[in-house]
Amino acid sequence: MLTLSDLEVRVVVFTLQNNQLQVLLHPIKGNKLWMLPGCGLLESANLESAAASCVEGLTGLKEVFLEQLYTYGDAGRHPQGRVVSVVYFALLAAGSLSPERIELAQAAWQPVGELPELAGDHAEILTYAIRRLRYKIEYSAVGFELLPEVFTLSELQHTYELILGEQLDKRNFRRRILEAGIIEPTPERRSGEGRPAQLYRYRADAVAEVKARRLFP
Amino acid sequence: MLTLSDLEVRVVVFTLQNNQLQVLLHPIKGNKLWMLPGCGLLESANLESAAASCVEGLTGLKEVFLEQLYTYGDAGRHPQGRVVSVVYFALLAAGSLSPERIELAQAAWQPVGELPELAGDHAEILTYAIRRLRYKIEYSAVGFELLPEVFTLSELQHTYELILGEQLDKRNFRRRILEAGIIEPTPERRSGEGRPAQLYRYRADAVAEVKARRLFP
DNA sequence: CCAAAAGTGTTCTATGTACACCCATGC
DNA sequence: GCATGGGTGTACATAGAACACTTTTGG
Repeated sequence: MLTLSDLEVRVVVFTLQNNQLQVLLHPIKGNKLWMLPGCGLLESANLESAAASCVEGLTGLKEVFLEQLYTYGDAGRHPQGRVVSVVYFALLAAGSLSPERIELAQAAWQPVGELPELAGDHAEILTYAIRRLRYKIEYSAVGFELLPEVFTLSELQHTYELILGEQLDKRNFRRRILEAGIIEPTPERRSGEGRPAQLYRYRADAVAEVKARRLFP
Repeated sequence: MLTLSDLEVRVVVFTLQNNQLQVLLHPIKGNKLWMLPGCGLLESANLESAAASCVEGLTGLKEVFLEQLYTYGDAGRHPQGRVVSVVYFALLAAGSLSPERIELAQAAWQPVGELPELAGDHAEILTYAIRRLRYKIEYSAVGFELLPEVFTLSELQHTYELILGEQLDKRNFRRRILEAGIIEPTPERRSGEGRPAQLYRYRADAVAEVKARRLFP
């Protein structure tokens, strides 16, 4: 009933930087291809903690948002025989990164709009991860995982616009997110160019649910 | 980077029978527990075809609807050490089953409303599979996979009601599914008690998409 | 005082929901 | 002719989309 296979965990790590959605990739020496970072399972008690320590090794961050994406196991997807990859995607809060740490891990951020060529089926995996992120941001509050703890409504709106790839109406956006009751104002404001903005934070007790629009009633 | 683990495929096979959603389970000899049927990966080129041949071995059916559900790999979920289970769920068309074949495979249909006790984390897996099916039927046309090739609108509505566990309005249901243009009438009608019903079939070229209702605009 | 970003309501349209009766057939 | 399931339309409520100007600050 059981068989032995090579099993690994790979991670698709997203963050927002320079007004772009970026993903963390490893260059492969010699052939100009890039790949998704991965880890084995040796010491980890389970798949998710393997993915978490993989992300921690790259970024130094614990407690990032992690979700299983898909398991890829087609024969022929790897030159050294069958490799089964359990792929997770991770979201890092903007500003939580130390650039040195990333360089140390020999990885680099690449904007998803202009990706380099990827090895094996990693382009397919990444495309699927982006689709899942877009989809998920529409019906859940996962967008907050890409923001720092406090943020302005404009920053939140820009996050949504970046991921969805479309412009949103400011008044409708504000009205609906405030009515949803999932964020609350903090006592502070942020000054910069123009009028200072109210800072908000995600409510710990928020239940962000949206009734699905059904195909049939 | 790689490690060896025990890897298997398990399947959650659903069908409609006796006006209930039913799932295919294996009894475990000696302890009254049941489990999800599973297979190894020895000859299969990839994970999905392993799941497909697993379902075929149980039911004799090829070409069933199959979708990867999740990969479970926590240490401690199996007495013989780590087992990583890639779980698929399958939907069988009502009426496509031969009962003898199921008995031959030493499995049995169990209604999801009154499940027996399950081994290991299989109850958790099954609960998740049911949730995913409910969720998926709301925004995709997956409901047709549980019906024979031709069906009446009432049968379709009953399928939805069974899976969603709620009553739907007949007129609204019919209007919306016909407007969606994903089914077409066949030349036949079905006689039985009462007025004969128009038979429909799923359109091969149907694109059943529903714009998601967003959490934010 | 000007540039820059923050903040704020209303109207119109589309979608969803609730609801009750006649129709065609088999027995 | 009656029991059984099939088939049909309308009115009301809710949600979504489009839209432009005023406010507050820093330089």
